[in-house]
Amino acid sequence: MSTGVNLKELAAELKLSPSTVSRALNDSYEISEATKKKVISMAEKLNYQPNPFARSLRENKSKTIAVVIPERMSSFFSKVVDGIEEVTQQYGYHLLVYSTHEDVDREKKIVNLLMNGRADAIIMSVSSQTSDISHLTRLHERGFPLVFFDRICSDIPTTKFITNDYESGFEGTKHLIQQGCRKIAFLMLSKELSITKDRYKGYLDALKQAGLSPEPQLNITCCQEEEQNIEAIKQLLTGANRPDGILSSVEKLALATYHAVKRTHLRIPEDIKILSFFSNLSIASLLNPSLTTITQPAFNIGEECAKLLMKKLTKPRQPDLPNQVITIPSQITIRSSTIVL
Amino acid sequence: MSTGVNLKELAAELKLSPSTVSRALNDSYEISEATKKKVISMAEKLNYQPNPFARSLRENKSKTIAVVIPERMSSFFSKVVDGIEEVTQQYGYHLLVYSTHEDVDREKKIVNLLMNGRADAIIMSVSSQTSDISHLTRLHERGFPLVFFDRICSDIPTTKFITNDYESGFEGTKHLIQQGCRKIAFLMLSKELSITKDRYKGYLDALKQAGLSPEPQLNITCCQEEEQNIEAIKQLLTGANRPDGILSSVEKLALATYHAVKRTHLRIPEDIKILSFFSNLSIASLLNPSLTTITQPAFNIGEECAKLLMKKLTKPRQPDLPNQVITIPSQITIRSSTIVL
DNA sequence: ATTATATACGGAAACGATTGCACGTGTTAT
DNA sequence: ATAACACGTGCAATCGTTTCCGTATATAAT
Repeated sequence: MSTGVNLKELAAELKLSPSTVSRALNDSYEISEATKKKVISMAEKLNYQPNPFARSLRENKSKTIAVVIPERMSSFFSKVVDGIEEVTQQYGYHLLVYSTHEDVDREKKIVNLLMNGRADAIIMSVSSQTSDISHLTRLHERGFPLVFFDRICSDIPTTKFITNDYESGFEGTKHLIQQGCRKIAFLMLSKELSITKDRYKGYLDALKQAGLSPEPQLNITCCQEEEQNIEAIKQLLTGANRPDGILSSVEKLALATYHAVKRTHLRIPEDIKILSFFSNLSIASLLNPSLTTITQPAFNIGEECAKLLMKKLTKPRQPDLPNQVITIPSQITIRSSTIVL
Repeated sequence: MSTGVNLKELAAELKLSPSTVSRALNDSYEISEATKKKVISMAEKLNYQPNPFARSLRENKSKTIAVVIPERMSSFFSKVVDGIEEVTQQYGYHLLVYSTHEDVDREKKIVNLLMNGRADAIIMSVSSQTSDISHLTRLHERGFPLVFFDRICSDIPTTKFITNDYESGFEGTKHLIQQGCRKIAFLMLSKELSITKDRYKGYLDALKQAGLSPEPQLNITCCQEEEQNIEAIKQLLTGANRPDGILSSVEKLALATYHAVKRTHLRIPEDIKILSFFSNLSIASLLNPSLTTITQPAFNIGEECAKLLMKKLTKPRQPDLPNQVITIPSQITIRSSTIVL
């Protein structure tokens, strides 16, 4: 209803066959310059727009990438998607964006829907609830181009983009220790998550190096309900075994921590020092006190994912996506939440 | 390459014709229950997935909605998209999401790309730079289903969803006046924006009602560069004609204001009171001091846009989208940035 | 003059699903 | 026994492109 002329009508107008017109528009060598010019100008005049579905059907590709993220309201994921779009747009690709809301079942539904070829590839970061990855292995085994970022599946042999999670966890913890912390809590979304594991390992090794022993009660696994998280952290802060430092492995838990601290009489950083993986720099410096952050190169990660895929999808006869983990380092920015003046 | 069996192969496996299988899967009355059962179970067994492009080509619809927003890193727009997805997903629709980055040229490119029928409808909020709307009128005149939200185009006769911008601007300003403000600045992204106009009108009327006269120097039009905005606001705050209250018409300018205030020796709310349209409640209450906000029903706006479109697209013979503005009220939450204890 | 070759174009099949129409059964009514 | 009628199924066209072939003309080579 909304589309204008099609190829056949355009051809009729030009008194040429559809095949000639198609070739002319696709700049085929078989067509003379004169006809090409005529065809192109008439196409512009009639505002001819090729039907994307006819083309997709014929070419068996959609010029569409699916992006699957755990949540939209996150500066990290927003920036990653911006980075992806920046690249894909230049190649004329479109972006289907899905949020799993940290729910495996939704993730499975989305992935299964995408099996039908609606998208040429998937860029994703798994939900915190994802432990069964059969839906993803199936996808990959069918040869579907799949790239992970941030929250990856190690078991699936494809390319993954992450930040230096281990080192960042290590350095962040070390920084807290250097500032005098002896009891450091670790906040996470789920033990299953790749980022949790790596960041936690860095945290453990930093403790070890400083001769500190990890205490299981200081690890908190959070959920999707902000209020519950705040209360859990508050319990931790008001309990007998109160930590003097907190390493939050994701952005939203840093905010929950600030909320929790507000409900106590504790002071940051005097009584409790806070450091978090965090992507929203503007907010980090506005928090009171400003938050020491480990900033992931979100936009850049998105760009790299997209560049890799564009190379694979637009060049003929590309090899499969190699099974490797590409690391783009984060940056630690020390602010007031960890420094006592 | 990635798709499994197609209809013909499925039919061959069942020793039936493709048409029968198609009808069976679409639950046609012409097919016996027995065959339907057989077909469905075989389809499941072979994991048959209909090719979406073949279907789109034939049916001339894509089961896809395009969402065009000015930026991704905004809690307001993130929540709206979440609301849209919540509804469209139930109908099996997919979401193409585009960000214009507040750039009209990108907006035009995106809209023109969408003219070819890749999406069945567009839900959009225009960029702050959009004054020439020819790309949108053309789209609408072709009968393309188009719905606006938040930043709308009044001149295009279709359905628009907004919040009570005028009243919110009025009430917000009134609140500032009640708290003793006499010189209230108004921060905006662009004078062209529908939300700016309405909120500003509310602001003006509230001033008038209080017998205050508007001062042009207190209106600041901001840009895309956060640093520039911060400096501009700082100039305002340190100038001779310093305001004692600020009404920010968008979220990001409230953050810029907090940054600007940090660069002065002014205190909030004693020296300057701040109130803003703002969607991220968690952040609003963490700011120091906590921010008095006008909260738009973002998720709800998204849901309503989607519901309307789903009705139009999934029911046969629906009328055009009526030319009306539907208002969903915001809520004002008073916090510390406007209250001197 | 005849054959080879390049050039420029048209015809038609193909992609995979949906659907109007036709057709062959079996049942019932006359 | 034959006509009428469901009922279930198959054939073929269709959606709009792209592309494999085929072919007509013109030019060059033999």
